[in-house]
Amino acid sequence: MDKKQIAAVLKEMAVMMEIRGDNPFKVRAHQNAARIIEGLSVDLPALVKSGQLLEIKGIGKGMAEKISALLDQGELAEHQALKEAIPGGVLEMIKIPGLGPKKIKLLWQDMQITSIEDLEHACRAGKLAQMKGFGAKTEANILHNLQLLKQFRGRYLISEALEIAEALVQQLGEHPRVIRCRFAGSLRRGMETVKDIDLLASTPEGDRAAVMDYFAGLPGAAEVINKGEKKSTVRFANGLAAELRLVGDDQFAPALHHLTGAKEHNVAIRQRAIQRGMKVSEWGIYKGEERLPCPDEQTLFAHLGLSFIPPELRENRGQIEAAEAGQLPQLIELSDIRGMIHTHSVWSDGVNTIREMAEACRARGWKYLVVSDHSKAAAYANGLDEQRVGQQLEEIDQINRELAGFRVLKSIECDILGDGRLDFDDETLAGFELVIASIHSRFNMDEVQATERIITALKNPYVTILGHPTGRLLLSREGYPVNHEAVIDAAAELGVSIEINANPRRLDLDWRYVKYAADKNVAISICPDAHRISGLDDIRYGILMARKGWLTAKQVLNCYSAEELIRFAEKRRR
DNA sequence: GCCGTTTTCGGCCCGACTGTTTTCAGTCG
Repeated sequence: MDKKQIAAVLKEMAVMMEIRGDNPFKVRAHQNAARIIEGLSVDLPALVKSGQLLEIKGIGKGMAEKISALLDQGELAEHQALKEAIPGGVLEMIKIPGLGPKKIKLLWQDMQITSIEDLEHACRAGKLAQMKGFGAKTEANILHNLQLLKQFRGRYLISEALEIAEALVQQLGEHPRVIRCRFAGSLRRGMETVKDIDLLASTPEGDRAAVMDYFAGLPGAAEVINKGEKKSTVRFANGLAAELRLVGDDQFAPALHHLTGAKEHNVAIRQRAIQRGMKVSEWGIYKGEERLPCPDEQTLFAHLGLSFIPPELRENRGQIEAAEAGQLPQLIELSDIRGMIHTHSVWSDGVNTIREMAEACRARGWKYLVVSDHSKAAAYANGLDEQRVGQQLEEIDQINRELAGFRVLKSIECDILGDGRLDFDDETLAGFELVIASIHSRFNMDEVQATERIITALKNPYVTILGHPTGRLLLSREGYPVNHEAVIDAAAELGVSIEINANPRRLDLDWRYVKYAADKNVAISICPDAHRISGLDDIRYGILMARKGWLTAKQVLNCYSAEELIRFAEKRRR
């Protein structure tokens, strides 16, 4: 097992122990160990071999033994025993907001509810409301969240899908009979969640069967859903399905364009072709009977009098008109990014030290790191009070004296309190070079209240960036309702930046509002919200959302130097 | 289950909210 898998087992054990009613501190020890293992920047087998695992704070003798067993044998007797004791459906209920381990235990042991389906039936029959500790409102709330869960079922985060899709493209590309291979569909357009993976490969006609056999037999393919000569679908262990289509190499580009969509984009492209006496389909582009050469997508667009439209823009948002006028933006790329904003460290709920995070940034070619740990109201996340802030700022000064050619900037992710005030007074805020203001509590406001709360916070001149504007968690939690236009208009007027939180579970600001914000001259910050070194690489998902929002590097705050960033923050404070 | 020690046992993060209660348990971040 690798680090990720071991961490997943430990997390699952923690949930199962909670449901069973074990010592909550034992539960937390497992959660902590999972976080530590996940965040390790060194090789785990080497650590175990040298006995250094025990030197890590939070890993004791018992945990080290469990980790070794998982590493060597890939399983753990205690984990198996827990799995036998608790039905899978019971475990799944933890995903429903409002249902925690205690209530789940009651449902399971007093009502014999062992699946999501059982639970829905019981809710509809009004049986939950009659139970001790439950009531009509709880029942309605569970039913509502069940509907959301069902709606999300069968959808996957872009990060989950990309990881699999990229591996598949590489493996298929290694097959000697595959000429070209790409993934297409909503994944290629950079949608924040996807239903499945669409793969396209070109092969000589006689070699299709061999390639399909290879595809169906790839490691990780848990189930072959269907298998034909031109099209096969395979399901992976996490439930995600990948469909592979095979075409001749001369059809690769039109097929790639067709499969990338979106539907509205394809309709508009076909209409445009017809207006020009041509015909576009997944098989090619034709003028009358003549099949026009189309070696790549660039050529396809050129035949239609258009410049290349990047996949992320192929929705239904004016991209064709812009391409015709030669006014498509030069979209931001990862290489435009100069520094990381919004990161956490061991000072609050992060896994790595400031120095480790800084060195990881430097190794990735970035020039600065903005450390923004939680403020004191976020007690659950070990938020900093004024005294610890002072100590942290001293540590940053020390690191800055030692790191050549790199800069750590002083920041805080300051909680926006219920009434829109900030968690620190102005004097404390003035000690930071920039301030990110975010909501982490009281999510149940209505739209008017929540919007007012945010705008009140933005009026504080020390606020540089608004963090995750809706607090949504993709596929699990709706954010608090926000009047996006009103918040963006206020940010524009006040000179506050809005973040695109690049954590693949958030991707908040939603890309659908990014263009509106940029058009109002709101500077956008693309922020990994990294709680560990590996979280820094989430920046790529933020870049995808920025591209979907038509952003250029000039519109993104962390494409500027540290000095320019500080100047941006200072402008408001004067 | 981990940690630290006045060292083998006691403490471990906490404030707010919700819905259920009639003083509090469960959940969340």
